[in-house]
Amino acid sequence: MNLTIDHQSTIPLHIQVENLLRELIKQPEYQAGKLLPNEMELSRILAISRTTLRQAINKLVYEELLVRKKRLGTKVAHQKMSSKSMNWLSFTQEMEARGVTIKNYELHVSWVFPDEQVANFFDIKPDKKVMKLERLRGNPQEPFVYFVSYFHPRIGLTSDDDFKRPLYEMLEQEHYVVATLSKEEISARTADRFIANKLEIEVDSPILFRKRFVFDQAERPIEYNLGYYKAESFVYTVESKRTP
Amino acid sequence: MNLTIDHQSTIPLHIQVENLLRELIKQPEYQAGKLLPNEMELSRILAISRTTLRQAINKLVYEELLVRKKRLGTKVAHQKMSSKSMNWLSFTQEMEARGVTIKNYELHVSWVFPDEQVANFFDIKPDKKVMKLERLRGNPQEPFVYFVSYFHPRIGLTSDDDFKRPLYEMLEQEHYVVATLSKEEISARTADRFIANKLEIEVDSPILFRKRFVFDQAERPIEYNLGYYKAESFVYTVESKRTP
DNA sequence: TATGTACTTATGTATGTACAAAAACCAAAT
DNA sequence: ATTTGGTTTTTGTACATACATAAGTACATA
Repeated sequence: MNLTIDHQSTIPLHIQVENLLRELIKQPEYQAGKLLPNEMELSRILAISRTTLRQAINKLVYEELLVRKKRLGTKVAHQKMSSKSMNWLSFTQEMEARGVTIKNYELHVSWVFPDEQVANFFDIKPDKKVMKLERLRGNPQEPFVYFVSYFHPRIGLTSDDDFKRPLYEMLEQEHYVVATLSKEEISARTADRFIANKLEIEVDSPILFRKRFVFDQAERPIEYNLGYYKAESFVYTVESKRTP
Repeated sequence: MNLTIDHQSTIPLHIQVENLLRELIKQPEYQAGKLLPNEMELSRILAISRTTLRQAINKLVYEELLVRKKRLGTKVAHQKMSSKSMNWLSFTQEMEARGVTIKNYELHVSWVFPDEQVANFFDIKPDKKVMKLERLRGNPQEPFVYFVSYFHPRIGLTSDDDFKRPLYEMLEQEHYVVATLSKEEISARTADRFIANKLEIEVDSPILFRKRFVFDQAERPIEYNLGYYKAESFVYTVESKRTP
């Protein structure tokens, strides 16, 4: 990997440094809470000022990719695969940002008659077909989540749509639908035969089950989503603040 | 409101400025995308350097409370979403609100040496004892959650404290500790013998496991909480909104 | 009227410098 | 053996300064 920086580039230095650090901490030697070189040395190595270096580091600290510790140094935060509730990045983008490459194991589109819950959520008659999207996704080693999504017919999705793109980006750009509100319910379950088979785990293994209801600006229903997460490999994180 | 800053205070200037800005943009005159005074002027008014002011502004920009615009200035972002996942009600109050009466099956206070994770979270040495609070709670028919909480020694909790009261209310009124920020991690697990016994379920039944980290206004650690929820009786809900 | 150009004003980028504070470390004193 | 206190290392805070860049504004010009 190239540990230098182009001072002539039009890209701001601190951005270059930020990207460099992002790459750096993806390397195997920095995975396990290892310390970065200290700021003085690192700024010397990169031939930039400590101030500029700190500007880049600060951003990654804010994203919780790095953790500072006085006298000790700055170390790589322990990375978990997690989903931040308020983060409106797509699943893939979210994971890539954390250094996890997402692989699609299966991707299947079909039109089905909605069951009672789905029909009820979309407020449509059960004889009106809806689009069903099934996706088995994970890291390059193994699948760790099985998604089932249903979309409201109003949106006008077709099989020609590119479901390999970030979903909400595609909806926004191709169908002018902006996902604005989501309600989620998270619970624990055991895997039935179908899910166990998909996720390559034993029947009755624990899974994290997430129902997600997505709405647009006008609070009209867009998506009804079920997610089955392999328990060991997934943690759902929530951050909340109280204002006095 | 007081628009000045205490240069003699031990609180870092940029934190003071940050807090001041947070207050400022809550005022009615700054609600509707109004512009802040420009950086030069604001730094002059507050008698701080522009660098320090920018340090504070940057943080709020990162939190999407402020938006910078070249040549225009920095304006208040359109109202932020609030993730109301943790209700900031106490568990009991929360449940009572849903019409469930809470029964305490067990309540046990002890002083223990923290394990590595707890010591690390509180940032204390592992030979400093912390208070451990174990609670088995549920509805009148059956227990459905087992909580283990550790509290930072700084708070000064004793066995004499009344743990039957709503916890955060007690902390606030008796120990002047205000829980302001919480980070939670939710995952699925199976019950080991200990937990299965407590929750009166089979070993290896699925449980919802929640780690909760609670901080005060200054983001100092207060409580390290583990919750083991009987799967059938608990669903975690999250609502989040995006603003365009 | 439309268009280009210089000016102005705000944020953006980058550096150098200085001292403070926390914590690990180590040695001396008890 | 344990406490105490100083030393060192690393991040934390703060300032002054300089120039770059984007985007309005105003004015001259075709």
